[in-house]
Amino acid sequence: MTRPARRITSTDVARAAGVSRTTVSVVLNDAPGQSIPEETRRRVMEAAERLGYRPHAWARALRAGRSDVALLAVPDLPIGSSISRFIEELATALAAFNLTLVTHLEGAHGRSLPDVCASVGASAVIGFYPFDADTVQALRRAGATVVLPLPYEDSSMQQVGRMQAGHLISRGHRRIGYALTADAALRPMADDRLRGVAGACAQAGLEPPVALTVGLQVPEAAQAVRRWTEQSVTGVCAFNDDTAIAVLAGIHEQGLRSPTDLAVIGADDIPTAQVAIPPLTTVVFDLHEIARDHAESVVAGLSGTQPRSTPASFNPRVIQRAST
Amino acid sequence: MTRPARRITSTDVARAAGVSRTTVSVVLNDAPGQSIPEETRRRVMEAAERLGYRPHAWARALRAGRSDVALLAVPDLPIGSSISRFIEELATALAAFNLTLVTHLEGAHGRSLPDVCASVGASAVIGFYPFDADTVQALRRAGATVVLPLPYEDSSMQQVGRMQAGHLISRGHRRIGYALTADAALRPMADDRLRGVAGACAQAGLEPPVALTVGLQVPEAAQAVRRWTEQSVTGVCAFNDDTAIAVLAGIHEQGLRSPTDLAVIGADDIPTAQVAIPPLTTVVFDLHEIARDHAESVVAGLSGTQPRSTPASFNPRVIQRAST
DNA sequence: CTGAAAGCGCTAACAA
DNA sequence: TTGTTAGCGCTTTCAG
Repeated sequence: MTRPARRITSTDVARAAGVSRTTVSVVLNDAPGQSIPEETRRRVMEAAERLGYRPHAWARALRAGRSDVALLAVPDLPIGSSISRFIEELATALAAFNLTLVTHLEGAHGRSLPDVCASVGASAVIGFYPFDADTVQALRRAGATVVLPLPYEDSSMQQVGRMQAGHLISRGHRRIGYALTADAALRPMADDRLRGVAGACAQAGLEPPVALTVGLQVPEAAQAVRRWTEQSVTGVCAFNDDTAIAVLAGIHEQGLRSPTDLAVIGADDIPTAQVAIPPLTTVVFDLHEIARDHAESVVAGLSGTQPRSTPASFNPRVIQRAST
Repeated sequence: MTRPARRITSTDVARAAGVSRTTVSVVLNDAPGQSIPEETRRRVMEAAERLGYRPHAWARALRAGRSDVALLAVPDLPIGSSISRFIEELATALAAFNLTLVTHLEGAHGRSLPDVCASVGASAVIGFYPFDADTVQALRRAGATVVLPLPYEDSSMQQVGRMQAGHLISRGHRRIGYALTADAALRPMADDRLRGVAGACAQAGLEPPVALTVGLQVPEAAQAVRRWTEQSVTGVCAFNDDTAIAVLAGIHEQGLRSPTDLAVIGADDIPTAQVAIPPLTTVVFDLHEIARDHAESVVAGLSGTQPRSTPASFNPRVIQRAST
């Protein structure tokens, strides 16, 4: 298990190829302006290949002053499939620039973000929420040259809410409800989405949405449903699909039906949304573009270039199913 | 944005405290056997604190020959809340040993695991599935001294299946169905759980479970339900809660009821399980203990000690709700 | 009790 | 065209 297996260093390759370490370095890094005879080059490549040589990341980073590691700080909230897809997209986009993405789950008891940043020697740190000034400073001290909060909490989230409300309104609903999550960690995002809903209502000349908190418990959801129907709400925007599914359960519990008695629209399109009873209408958005956009910002930041300010096309849209 | 902000090195601290780099190192690392006068010690600490000094991880690792980074390779499967909770537990457990956990999502287009391992200079690599020999070798070459697949696919997973089947059998079901996931990435785990179910059936003298693949689509689930009822199956164990909820949808679609016509038991207790229609009986297990156990194996591996072979108490149990 | 020096593996100047 | 040297920041002998 613990076979030490001495690392293969550039010295080994040099010896095997009968050249100096420098030459190895030059060949393997394709150093510009250097002309190495094809024969030598081939010998070096072959030796490196045969020995399974890998440049030692720490040494390289130490020398270069920066690493190719980017760190994504994921908050301690339920990671939906949309987030994991986003991470993958981001990793792919960064890989195209020779950057390696690793993620850190920010838990209450784990290591602090700056610690992790220092440990892996990340050059860039990407977060889902704005970092406070102290954290930013700590991250810089820990070696990060780029600190980039995803603008996840701003208008993009509001757009989701606007889209949900717009959908209900376009289907004739005139009194809108909003189902807030009971999860405190998600609350800021929920508030943001709610603002979007409120905006759309105002714009359509409707009264503000009736916002209620809905936990993931049937009785609680049922009570919310009762209150909505009492106030003649006919359509509910839920913070996310989890909450939406709870609302559907509440409707069922009350012996009512969706969408006849109360229409429901969720957000995120989690896998079980399509097998909810009834299948859940929901809002999705493209993480692909936004990921690529952030990768570019990171690269721009690292190379000192100004990031181009073209905003990513977020492209939120409604997936129509039976619940509305 | 890109303020270079020269790093604070131990030289800076030494100068500020009026001592040598060695002394700084000795003080900050609590080097054993060295006795530093309290006064000097205090001066060093104070200077380090004031300057916000952080030892440079790369240099330290380069010198020491190993880093404090552990890398968790998460397969490209939907990260459910149970997995993310597990990651958090593992990170916490490792942090107790001064190890830093970061995770890498293995995507098709991203960087290869050995690449990531090399980039972050991980000393330990933990995976959800057994690595093939080539990968293991590549990881060793990349600097990992410990390569530890989580025994996630072995008996623990089978236990989950056994538990599910046991629950149904104890409630009088004599013909058991199994709902396999349609997600290829999850299939090995599903097969393992199925083996557990089959074992329990055999032990009870029942026929083998009727295994069908159930995707997250209502018509597909409905068809599976039809086939089960045709074969007089009365209780179904689902690979996980997502699949179980699809089965519930299929039952509903057929105009049947759970548990009267067909009982369903899931696994993992995802948030929406309790608001499924009807609320879903499911099997949960403690990730806490298993995470701690793995952290210990990693530490043991790194320090050359033999890992103690006490198996983690996995503690799977049934959460009884309305669907069985 | 403290400091000087060596060296981890790498690469960028500079010399040959 | 290739090799020699220096140094990134750290820790760890070994002298003083």
